[in-house]
Amino acid sequence: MATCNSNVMIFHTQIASIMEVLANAAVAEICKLVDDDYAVFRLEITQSQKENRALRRKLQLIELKVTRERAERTTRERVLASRPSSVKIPDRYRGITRGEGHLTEGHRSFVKPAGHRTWRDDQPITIDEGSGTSTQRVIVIESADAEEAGPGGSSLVKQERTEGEEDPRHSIDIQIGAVGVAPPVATEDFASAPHPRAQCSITEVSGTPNAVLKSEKDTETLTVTQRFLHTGLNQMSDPERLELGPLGCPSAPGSDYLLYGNPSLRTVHSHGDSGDVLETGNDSSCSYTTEMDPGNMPLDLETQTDLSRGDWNRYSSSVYSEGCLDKKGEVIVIDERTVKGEAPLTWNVDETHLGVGHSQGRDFLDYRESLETNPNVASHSPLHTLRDLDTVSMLMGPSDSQSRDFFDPVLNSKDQRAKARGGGATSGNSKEKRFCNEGFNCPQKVEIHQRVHIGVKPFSCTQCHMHFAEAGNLKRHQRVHTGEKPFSCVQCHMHFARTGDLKRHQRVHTGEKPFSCTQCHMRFAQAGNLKMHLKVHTGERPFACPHCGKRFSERRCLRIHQQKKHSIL
DNA sequence: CTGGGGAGGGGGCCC
DNA sequence: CGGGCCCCCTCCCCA
Repeated sequence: MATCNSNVMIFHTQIASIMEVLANAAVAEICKLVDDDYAVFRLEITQSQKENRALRRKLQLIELKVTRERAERTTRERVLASRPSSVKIPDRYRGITRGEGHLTEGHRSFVKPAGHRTWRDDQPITIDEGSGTSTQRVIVIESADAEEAGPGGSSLVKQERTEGEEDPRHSIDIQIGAVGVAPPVATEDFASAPHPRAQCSITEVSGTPNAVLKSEKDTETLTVTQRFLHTGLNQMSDPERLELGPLGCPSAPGSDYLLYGNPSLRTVHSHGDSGDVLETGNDSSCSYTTEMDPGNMPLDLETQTDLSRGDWNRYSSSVYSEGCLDKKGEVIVIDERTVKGEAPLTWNVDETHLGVGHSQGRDFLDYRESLETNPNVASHSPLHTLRDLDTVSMLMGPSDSQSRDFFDPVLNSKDQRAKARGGGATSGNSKEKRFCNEGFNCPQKVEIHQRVHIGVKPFSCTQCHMHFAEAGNLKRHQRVHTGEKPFSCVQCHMHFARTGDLKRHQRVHTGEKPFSCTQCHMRFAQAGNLKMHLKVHTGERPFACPHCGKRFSERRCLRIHQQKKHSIL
């Protein structure tokens, strides 16, 4: 018995020792794991701290830059204030009609202020020369910071000509940076006025052999451009510009489609020697490339000089704050562009600027109001964002497969698109996604989609003032004028211009009411009617009479009220 | 006169 | 490029 007990004791002792060993081993293992994880964690923390420091440094640099540029702008504004007003540059936002004056269809080019890094580089640009097509890739290699290049710094422009021989006049990177050299000017008055900033880098990227490049000081150019300034908007229309060149966009069928070219994207340059004239900008063959390019935006000398130094914020600020929007004539289009296009890009930062709805009229007012009150509206230009996000991507041409990677594949899903489109009333903020990450597997689609963001509407109705971003929409619209209603209801023989209208109409016969109110379970055949109905529950009366203050739930009620009570038509 | 539902017109946008 | 959906606007009608 005693022996048995001693054996049990020994056994227990051994078990205890084994347990202790195992426990120690486990502890050691745990400690090792903790140490490893801790090391990894420390490493990650260190990396994060490094990134934070780098970002902080960048932020400081940016702040310094902004402060300095603001001071410069203030100084320049003072100088300008003391100058005669005749230096205003009228040839902004100016388009030309092909074949008019010195302008021939072969003379198309693109001008980009050097030092401005928002050019969509390395994109094939097709120049329709009548006799053929010349496609080039333009790669602008610039320093990370334009200022580092110094006052004489320039961009390296690499051209890859795919057709034709190298023209010595191509690959020009004109520097008018020498002190004392007259700056590019657009008016004779200005030509005689020395400009403190003489640097102007113009890159001629046209493949047109006849295309030449010159500084903008040539008064002959001014004559031409001024003439076009007065030619009116309609002369911007040119069906042949519907040829979308490298994007493969076909020409719009028929002459009913007028390209509503954005004059703001067009500039006319003439060569001092040959008198040849460049037409820059909004050739639809390059719209993919240039429409988002602030460098292609109309510039006065001040802003152009600024832009050549990469000062896009100042440029945008000046554009939006100096009353350019309200100018008649050429600037009407800019209204369209800025109001419906670029400016709202900013609002994806602060969507509170936007109303719920996105009807055309309200958008116009909302955006315009914000434009007028927010001089820095374009400081969040998508180009900046793009550039800041991925400079390398910006250098990718549209035909480059890598350019597709520019769009975040993570967001390239139906869910994300649905999110971007929103639902119900919130989708009215569709302009929030102006800088979205829609995924496209075709540059052409990218180009078309970008019109959504930019607000470019190249397709103009010949019978009214309407402009459209897509040819199909124009075609659809033209049924308004033709009265064509090819879709008829078999039950009541009503006719409709669109299948969707017919489909919606047929709910009258089927009694289908897919839209139900969650408050009272009323059902509606149209979503809009449900939305209107919801105001009954919310008591929403957003429409107030400015004369008596009475509020209405619907605009139509307000309008009727004003007509009858205040005799306002 | 006003509120509210029904329904068509038409633009924006994406597939 | 057509189809389709979403959305807003507007008119009509009726209570």
